[in-house]
Amino acid sequence: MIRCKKCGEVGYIKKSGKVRGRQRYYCKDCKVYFSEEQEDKSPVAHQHQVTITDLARHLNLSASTVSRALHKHPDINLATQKKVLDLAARLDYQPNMLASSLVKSKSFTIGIVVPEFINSFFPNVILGAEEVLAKAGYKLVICHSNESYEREVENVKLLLSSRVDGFLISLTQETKKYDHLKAIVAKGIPLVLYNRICTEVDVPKVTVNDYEGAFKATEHLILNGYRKVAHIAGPQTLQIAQSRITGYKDALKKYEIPVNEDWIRHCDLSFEGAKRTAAYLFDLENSPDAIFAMNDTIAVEVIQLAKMRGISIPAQLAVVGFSDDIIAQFIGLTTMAQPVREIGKAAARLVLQRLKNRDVHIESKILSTSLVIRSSSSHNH
Amino acid sequence: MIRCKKCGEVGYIKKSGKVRGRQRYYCKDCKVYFSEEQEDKSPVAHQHQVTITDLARHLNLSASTVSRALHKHPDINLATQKKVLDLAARLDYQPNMLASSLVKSKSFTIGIVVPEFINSFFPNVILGAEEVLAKAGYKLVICHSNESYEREVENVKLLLSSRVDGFLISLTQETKKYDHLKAIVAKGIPLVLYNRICTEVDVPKVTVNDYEGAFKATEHLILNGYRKVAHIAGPQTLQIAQSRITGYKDALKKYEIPVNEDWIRHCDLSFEGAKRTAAYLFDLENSPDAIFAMNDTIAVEVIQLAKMRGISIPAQLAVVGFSDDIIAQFIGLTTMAQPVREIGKAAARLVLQRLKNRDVHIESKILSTSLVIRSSSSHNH
DNA sequence: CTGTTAGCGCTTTCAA
DNA sequence: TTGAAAGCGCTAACAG
Repeated sequence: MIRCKKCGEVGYIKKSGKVRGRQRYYCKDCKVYFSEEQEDKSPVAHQHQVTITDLARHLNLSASTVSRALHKHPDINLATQKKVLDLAARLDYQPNMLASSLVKSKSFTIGIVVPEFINSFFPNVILGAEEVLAKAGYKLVICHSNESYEREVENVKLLLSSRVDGFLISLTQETKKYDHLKAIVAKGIPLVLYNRICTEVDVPKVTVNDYEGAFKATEHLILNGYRKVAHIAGPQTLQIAQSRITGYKDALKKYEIPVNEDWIRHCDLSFEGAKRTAAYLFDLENSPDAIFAMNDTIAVEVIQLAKMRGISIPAQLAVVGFSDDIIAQFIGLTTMAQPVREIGKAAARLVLQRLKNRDVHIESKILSTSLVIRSSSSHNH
Repeated sequence: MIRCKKCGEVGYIKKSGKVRGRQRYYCKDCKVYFSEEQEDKSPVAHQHQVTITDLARHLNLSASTVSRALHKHPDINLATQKKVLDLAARLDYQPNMLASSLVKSKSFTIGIVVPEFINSFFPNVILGAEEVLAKAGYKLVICHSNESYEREVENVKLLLSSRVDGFLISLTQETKKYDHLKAIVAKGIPLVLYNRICTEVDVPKVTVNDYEGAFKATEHLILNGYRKVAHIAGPQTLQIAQSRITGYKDALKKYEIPVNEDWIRHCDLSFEGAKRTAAYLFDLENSPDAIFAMNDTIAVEVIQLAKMRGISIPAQLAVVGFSDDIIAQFIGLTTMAQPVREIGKAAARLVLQRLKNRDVHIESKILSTSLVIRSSSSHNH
């Protein structure tokens, strides 16, 4: 015999009152539904996690009051607030973000898409972004596309479904279509591209000065006496690969060294691709005496292969990479360092700005690089 | 003059009918609320993302029918289904996971906590876990604690709030209290510990055979003629550090080499810590001729410092690491390889199992290691 | 086969 | 200072 909490009347069983298998009762007088569980006041979270209504029931308060207490709303009796907070702590109440995000249409979550996890680059970008976002009360949801266009699109869909408040994206080497990005923009959700950007969508971007970096890296080799400088470039789809090629070419031009197209090799960002490309250059009749590689992973593979073939570095071959990955210092690789963590921070700051003010145009950010000289290109190191 | 969609009666303005600032109207006859927007049938997503009710309105269907169509429920007219699917595609409808997870009390999300991102270890664990989870229709939410106990606790709270269906956790080197883990278990949420585990909570665990790995690594050094084998251990809090110490000691005992406690140095998992500890061992009056390091990062630092000091490897000093991090092959580091990706996969499989059947006891998984011999410990490599 | 209804857990007016 | 009511977007039981 279940009785109404309010008036004590015996509950009326409504046929349509069954919800999710559980019979609920209805009070004709109070016009309110209630269930058996409502009688149970033992403060033990059982199957489901503790909810705001559980707290309310135990304290004979309304859900709204509990909500206000939890948020330390000014219009609340401090004694009530304390009661609620104490019980919440005792029962290890964790607010249901799904529910609150749903009503507020805001998840306080930013989605980041990274194309790979092999180098230390993206983990560090994540670290930087997280630092800035956490301070602003945002969480970061990490997705990685594994260099696959399809997965990138899936990731975007997933994050869209999770109703993230903003996007931080670095494209895969395969990405040639940008409809998924345009869809984000069309929905009015802040998007920032970083590192692997594209020009097809008009959003704020974070990059380093790739052109200048490549220029200086190449120049460094030339100034160290190397004249036959080759370049292992990244996939043609990548904007940054293009910029670095131009930087490389312009450096050669500055010193009036003719560009040998045979010495510019595109290569995907896998270990095997790098090894293959290095082998190609080594096997050339007229082989280069220096290689500027698109990134450190490739540069390291070059050095590995050179060692295996007994080519001495830097005497017979100089190598320069790009990024200053952790591995570079162990190998003694000269490289163009990027402020990796700063890239993440800058990207995070830009989405945050966008989130604050959706209308104002936001400038892209170009960070600068700096050459770190090590033994792979210089006898003095 | 707003009219009821159903009966055409003029809408009745109820004072309490204002929701979120927007005036809604009420039809006394049909007992239904409606708002001005309901008149607007232009199929253009504006501020908010397209919802199931948007689709329903445009097609003059009910939300449930649309829901059924989207899920390809069998009880649906195929023509209707097609209409819905087409419109959904046209408007780039993305289901609101917040809402569906809320009603289903299930998010199809697993939370993973990693302590660091410096080595390639955790990224690879993530890759493995994701692979298995994706196949089962689950997403992975990545959190990292940055080796901070506080952040670990925060991460758990966050994931709890996000209502993840399960947890994959690897502890920080600081973690000595386990209440946050016990809370997860108390709530009945599946939890699997991996790599950095603890014995204080009774949940399935995924590890490698650390004892045996350490034993064999040490044995390898002994068999190669090194008698003064030191060990740089991890933080004392870590279970795996303890197991590896025991393995190391037992190997020495097997060959009747006395254990020199001065040669067992604990060290935190930072670059600086590693360097300091290496320096300590080198500076010892009676310094070791071989070092078995807790992980590859430490081993690499040892080699770096040895090179700087002109100590030749492996002639004067042999080094063995643990993990077979990417860096090991570049440096030529002998190391005890762990099936890293497999650890992630195994952990994922265990949560999934737990999710399927909450009551059955699930066995922990111990994967095996294998020695990869390179030049840091052997002249033939 | 489709619509109605109730509710997931939370926030937010408005009324008391 | 508190409570009642409505609704965020979606699903599911039930009725037609």
